[in-house]
Amino acid sequence: MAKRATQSGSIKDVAALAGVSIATVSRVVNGVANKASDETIERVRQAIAALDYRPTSAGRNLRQRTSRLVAVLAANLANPAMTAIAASAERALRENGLVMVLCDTHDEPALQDEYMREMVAQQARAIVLLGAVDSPMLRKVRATAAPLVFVNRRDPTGAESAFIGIDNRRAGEDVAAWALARGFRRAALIHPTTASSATRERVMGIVAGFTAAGAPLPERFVMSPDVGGDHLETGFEAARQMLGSGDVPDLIIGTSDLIAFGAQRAWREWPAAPPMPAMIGFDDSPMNAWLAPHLNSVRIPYAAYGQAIVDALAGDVVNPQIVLDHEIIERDTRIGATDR
Amino acid sequence: MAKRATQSGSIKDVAALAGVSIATVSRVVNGVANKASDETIERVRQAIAALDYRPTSAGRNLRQRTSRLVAVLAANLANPAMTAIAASAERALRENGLVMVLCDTHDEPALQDEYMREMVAQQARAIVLLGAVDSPMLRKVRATAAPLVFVNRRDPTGAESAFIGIDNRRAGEDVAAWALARGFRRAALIHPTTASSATRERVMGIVAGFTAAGAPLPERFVMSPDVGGDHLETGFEAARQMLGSGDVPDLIIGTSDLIAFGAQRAWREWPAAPPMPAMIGFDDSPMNAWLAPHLNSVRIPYAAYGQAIVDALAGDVVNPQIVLDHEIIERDTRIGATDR
DNA sequence: AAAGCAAAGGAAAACGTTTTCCTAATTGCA
DNA sequence: TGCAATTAGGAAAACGTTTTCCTTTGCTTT
Repeated sequence: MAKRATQSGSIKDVAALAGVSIATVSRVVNGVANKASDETIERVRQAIAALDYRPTSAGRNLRQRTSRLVAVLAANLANPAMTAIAASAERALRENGLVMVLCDTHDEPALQDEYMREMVAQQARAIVLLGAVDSPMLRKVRATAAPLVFVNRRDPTGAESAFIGIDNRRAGEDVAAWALARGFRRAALIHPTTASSATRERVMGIVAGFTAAGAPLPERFVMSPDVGGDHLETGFEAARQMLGSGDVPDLIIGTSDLIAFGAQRAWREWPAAPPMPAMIGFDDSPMNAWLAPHLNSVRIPYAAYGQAIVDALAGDVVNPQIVLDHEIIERDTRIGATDR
Repeated sequence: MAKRATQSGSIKDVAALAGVSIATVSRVVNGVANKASDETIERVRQAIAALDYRPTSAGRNLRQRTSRLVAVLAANLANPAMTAIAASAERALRENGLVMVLCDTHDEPALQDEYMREMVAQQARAIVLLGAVDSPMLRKVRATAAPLVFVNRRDPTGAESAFIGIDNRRAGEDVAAWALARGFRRAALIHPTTASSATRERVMGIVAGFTAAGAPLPERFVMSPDVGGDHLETGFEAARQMLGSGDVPDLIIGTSDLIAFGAQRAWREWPAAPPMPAMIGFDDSPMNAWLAPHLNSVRIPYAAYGQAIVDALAGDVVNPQIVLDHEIIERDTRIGATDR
């Protein structure tokens, strides 16, 4: 790897140019009050501008024992909803002087651990887990190192930890109520066996919702992760089971939009398939408005996540629980709409 | 922000536990040969394992004047093709002991500059521009700081720089040849006014391809960025123009898949629209197989980008030009297929 | 047996900051 | 006038590494 000098001027050069000590420069940079006259501040400012100086983070990190990096470990960046949240996080962090490092754990504990180690070594200010999975480092880091924030999925170790997300249980109930209100009678539910709290709570809510209304429970199609690596495959395989059984529902409820995408493909590719049921998913992927015009979905407020993450980090509450609002986006409730 | 100790043991603790100097520990960690007996190495290893020690990067960065961070500045993370490339980059970099920092510049020069400054301050090992836009810092950094690698779009300053991407000109010619071979007679071309080299070369190739075959040129719909912020909007608006004119083509060529998605939506929402033309885009977004089954596209080899980036950084060629293979993915050439 | 050389490993400098002590000058107040 | 408090600013320590010297020891070669 060709090495090159990485930055020209250091604080020493600025100090020399301004005719002050490096301590004074540092204080001006960091806005320490009552430590420099207006005149001195101005001279230092000029020197900084002249040299285009910016404090090198290594020195700063070393001294302060923490960096400005905030790690965001996402379970699956191929999911547009995840990247939308990441984009929101990145913006909010940047506005607060922090830098986001985005990593894709592919839902694998080993990879998640590798990143966590690396980020601890980087003295990350915090680690945001956007879909955490249980792993050894998780427990260790929570005990000793950077603050953790769990987004969407709760801390899988079961401990009380900072959490940001919608009320998945309520969202599930809302979906059940919506399905009944719209007159669906034979719903089917597809979900992965993931131990994720989000999936679990959504399923619980849905079941509770149907039960409370005295309605028959939706038939359930549960796919273990090894059947289909991701949610797309999960939905695909589950829908093929439905089609194979010859008994199709009037509504497919997926615990994520990706599941619905998979189901849609299964239907499309099935020879002489019956009309496709209506569908409802979770997340309201940003692509839906463009590519999945028939998919109803529970919208999560992407744009609000960034601020929530910053709040969780900045606030002095110990394990903040931030609940964001969800909303059912109704697009098309007709059976067969997807096939048009 | 609640501060916590970020890491427990330092190299000093390891040295003490192993009964050696910190210099020796450092050498063992970095695998310096002939500086420690096997026995000593083993003792140090044990101490490292016992304390779960990992060198803090701040110290290392400070001394070496460079970090293990590689910045990837992406123009638009909402584009699934971009995130697919980012995922590939991240994996390849990690396998080479580097850490990816992913940022979204939203194609804005000011934002790109802000990130470049930050990454220079972080002493990033390299900066990968996944869709660069011209900006002041670009020139400055190229002159003095971290190595730059341009992906997909060439260096917008016009300078000779490291580049990774497909042969866009050739890809454009291939699309023209494909369109003619499939019997399309009245193609339309939608593209943004971006000064991006990728768009420019694709358009040039397409035009050259039609010209060389003595075929009439496709009608062009050029949208300036302020009409539609992103490619989705660009495609949407252009298609509405077509529909409004009452004169529709038999094939829509978009310089990206997102443009095609936008066009598709315009058609869907237009009252009593004529049958939708066949479409071909660029990138072959990973979502296409699931959600855009009719969209033909020029596939770029996402998975190959990561290794190419590592090669570009590790190699000793000065400004490597790495050309990756593209391929036309034909899905459905029928007019009206999208409307079904 | 002397000279040379490689292996093993320690002491200490250096990297660029921030921050803790200092000191000196100035101001405020009785 | 005298004393305390505040302001302004410098010197130097500390952060955790890597790496340059340097020394010692043991072995090989004449």
